[in-house]
Amino acid sequence: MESLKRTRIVEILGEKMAITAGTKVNLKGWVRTKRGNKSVAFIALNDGSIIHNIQIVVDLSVFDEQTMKLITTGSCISVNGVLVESPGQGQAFEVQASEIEVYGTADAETYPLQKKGHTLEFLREIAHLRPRTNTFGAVLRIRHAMSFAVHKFFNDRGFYYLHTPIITGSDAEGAGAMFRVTTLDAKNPPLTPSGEVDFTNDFFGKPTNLTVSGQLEGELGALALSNVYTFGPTFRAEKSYTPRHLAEFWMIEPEMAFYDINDNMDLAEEFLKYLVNYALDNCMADLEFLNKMYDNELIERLRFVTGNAFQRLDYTEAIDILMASGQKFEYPVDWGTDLQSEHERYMVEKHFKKPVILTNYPKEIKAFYMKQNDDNRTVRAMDVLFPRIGEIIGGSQREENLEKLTNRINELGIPEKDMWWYIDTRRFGTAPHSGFGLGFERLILFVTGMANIRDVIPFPRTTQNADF
RNA sequence: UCCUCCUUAGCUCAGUUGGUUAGAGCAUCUGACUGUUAAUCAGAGGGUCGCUAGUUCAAGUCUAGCAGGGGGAGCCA
Repeated sequence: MESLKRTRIVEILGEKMAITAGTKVNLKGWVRTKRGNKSVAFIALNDGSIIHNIQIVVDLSVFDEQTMKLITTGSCISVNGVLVESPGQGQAFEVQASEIEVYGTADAETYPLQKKGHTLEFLREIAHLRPRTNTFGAVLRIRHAMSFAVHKFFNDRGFYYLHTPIITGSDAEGAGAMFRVTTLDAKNPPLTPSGEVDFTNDFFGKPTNLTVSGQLEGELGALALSNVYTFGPTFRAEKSYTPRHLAEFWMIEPEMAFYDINDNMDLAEEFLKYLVNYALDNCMADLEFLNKMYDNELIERLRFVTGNAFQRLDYTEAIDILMASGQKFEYPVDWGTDLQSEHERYMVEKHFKKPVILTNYPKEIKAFYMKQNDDNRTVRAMDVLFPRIGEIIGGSQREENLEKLTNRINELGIPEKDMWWYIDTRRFGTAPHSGFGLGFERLILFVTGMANIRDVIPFPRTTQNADF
């Protein structure tokens, strides 16, 4: 077979259309379908570079039957041929094959993917093959684009990417149940005289866990580099059975010195709009597919979010609106308790019909590090609530006052000795600062219109499921 | 952890008040067709009805338990 430099299908069918008709090309990819008759076969070939398949036209008088039999749905082939304008309907270009090499066959009896649609539930059972579907190709390309856009957004604004640890020795974040990290023998761990597990003999000499947040370390970075962000995996051992939770997920946490809560909200809103705009500008072919197949209002919703200001209001105002709404809620509305999902949904989807940023929550329902207001009962927290997915961002201005911070830590019974390094920042050159956390998969849910978070990460980790 | 729904062919589903040999579409295999677009047409093969126990003359269908999955709640991002 003649050796030619491989062309990716996106170079032919993408917006740039870098290759013109008449060019001899080599294409490599996976067969989606083959159809035809005795004299001609049509192969729909996809290489993952773009959602569209390219049509390979095979003149059967030139190719032997043996080779053609090997080319089935799921097989991998390399094709040399000439790019021509297609005489058929349905595609502008096609490739007239001159040589074909079969890299890998796919037994038609046992290959699980068909050209017909599958349920997302079935595809989760074959997560090793689902990237070969249109849906997961689209989701994974968008996921990549959003990941790149996160770094571009912060880099363009002078933020530094700070790598916070995955293994942590403090369990004071209070963000949820943690996964223990240990090298001790689970069947026969060393014990202290009182019968407890003796972690002094463990790898780190003390109990350690997978991180639930990089925020506390992010603050250390912000109080030196001014503006930093983390973007890494985080872990929650909570047994959550919902389409919005994973045990392992990716989180983006910017942390900014000299930002107050309003600067923080401005950044969060600008950030989300930037990401959605980036998808609209760079992923339209994939978005159109998802819009057509899963969510007819997807693109409209994305445009709406980028074109309208988020509604900002106090927790207390939200309570008033909910009380006056006349709506029947399963859970009563009551100042001092956290808003339930149904309350958040009402605010976002019914009352304001746009993204909402809620601020100044009661201090009892928020974390210890949030800046206390002068009213002595609320803190400068902010939650960004999105339609369909609820809380997409949670953040706050941080308490920079040493005395107020340590008082709160003691009130909540958090062991101060574990937090000495965090408290030290308030002792030495403290500064007003703020930050927030964006759940990356929740962003991808919103941008793709997918309904289940297990379908926007390649290999989801949930309770009782760590396959692949 | 709680509530609720689902589990029948490789996939997506039908299956009536419990009644004889469990069906369809797609996929697969065989054949037909000179340009197809989820190609079409003809034929064939393919089932421990999630598992276990029970009720009954008789269970895919009713009951209980278990397993797996979906949705909702809680926890949160």
